[in-house]
Amino acid sequence: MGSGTRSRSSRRHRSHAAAPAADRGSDTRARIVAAALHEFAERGFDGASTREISHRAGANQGLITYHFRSKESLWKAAVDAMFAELSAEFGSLAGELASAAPRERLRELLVRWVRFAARHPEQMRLMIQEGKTDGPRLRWLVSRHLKGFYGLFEALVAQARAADLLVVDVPTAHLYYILIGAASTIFTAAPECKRLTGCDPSHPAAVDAHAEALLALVLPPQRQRALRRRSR
Amino acid sequence: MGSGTRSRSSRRHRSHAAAPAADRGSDTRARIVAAALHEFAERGFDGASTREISHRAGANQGLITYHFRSKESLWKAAVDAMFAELSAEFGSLAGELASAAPRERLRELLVRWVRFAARHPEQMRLMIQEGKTDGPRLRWLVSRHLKGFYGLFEALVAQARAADLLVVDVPTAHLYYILIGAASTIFTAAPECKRLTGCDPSHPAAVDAHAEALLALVLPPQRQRALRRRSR
DNA sequence: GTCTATATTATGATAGAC
DNA sequence: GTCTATCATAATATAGAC
Repeated sequence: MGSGTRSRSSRRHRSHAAAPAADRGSDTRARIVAAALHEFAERGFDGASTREISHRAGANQGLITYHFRSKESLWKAAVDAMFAELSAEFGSLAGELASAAPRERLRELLVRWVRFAARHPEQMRLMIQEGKTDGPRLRWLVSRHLKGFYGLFEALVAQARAADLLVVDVPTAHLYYILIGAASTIFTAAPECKRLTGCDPSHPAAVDAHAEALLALVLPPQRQRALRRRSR
Repeated sequence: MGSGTRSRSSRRHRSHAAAPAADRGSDTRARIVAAALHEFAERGFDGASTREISHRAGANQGLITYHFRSKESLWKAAVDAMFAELSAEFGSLAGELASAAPRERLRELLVRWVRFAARHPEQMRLMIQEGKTDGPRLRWLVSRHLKGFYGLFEALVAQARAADLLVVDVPTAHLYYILIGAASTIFTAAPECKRLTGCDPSHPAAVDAHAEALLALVLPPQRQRALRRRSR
């Protein structure tokens, strides 16, 4: 999918092997990236301020210009880090589920996707944030990360269709946004959900309930597949 | 649901009956509100600037302080206007669909909801934007508008459940965010969708396709309802 | 109601000491 | 690598002329 986080030339003067407390620099850098991801996700690119990001990271504001040249570079580093997390989670999954039956594989994949959205609400927040407005950032995001991700989804859908697991005649693009939206909106809008319904989506029981609900809607009960198909 | 747009004491000195070109003021005001809604939706509260809003409205920046005291008041006026549009669309619908059968009513409601989301992507954009972060704006939004809206949804779900139209055991809150997300994410992220999949969600054919897709997932085919139920 | 200043603060980015 | 200034600009909000 994407690639690691490499928005700097990286690997500068590494002189003394096994320094006292490792390199503090890359740690600070990582904290800034993490803070940036959350800020950009919550407030959007324009709304987020580098000052707030540095405060949130417990770092000095000057460091943000040292590690990244500009606000935009920091944003790119944050997005790269985000997709690194994503592929760390799902990259290995393909192998793990290779032996499972198509239906169980799809089921497991959906459950894991819901759990990931619950654990990383900021990721879908940032995605929605940038998907709203066309511009250079969106172009970068799509060509660098999303195209590949969507390609994986397409392959998965083809597989599921071959196994007759999905309702037919739903174009892939629509299915993509239906699933993305259905799976993650409750976590994206978690504070609203809590205030509005009293349900805290970050609670483990709620996460499982959401996964179950999604499965009930998207995967028809196993025994009725044949029936369903015949009666068309 | 909500109430009109009344963030000012309103109705000041209306002296001359049928003025030359009606009152230009309230027209400017409305244009500012509309521009604000779009800007807040796309960039978030912090990201949106009153300058850009006034430019977008073709109005002077000073007028924004004249008609609304502050950025926050403008935001509230924009949200009020948004819910006014929403209830103008769905307020009358309850009456129109009173005679229809429960299943057709639910179907029609979902289709209309998708069409509305397609026509007003900015509304769900703003909603998601504010639902991400807890704070005074979210509190205001929930208590003034969302509580009532969610109450209507709860009543609708109760109706649908009574008519055995929904998959059981899906808690209302989860169903709410699944439907909201599934129906509107493709329109919220329309620019992304277009770049990523080539499909333009604002195209009428795509809107109908999306509605169909959602219905296929959420409303099981009519003939199988009894079967579905019996085999549990 | 509309407009042109302008006061004041917050922002992204830079320079340079340590 | 980290920090403290500081600059230039963009932001919200105000004052007052028309």
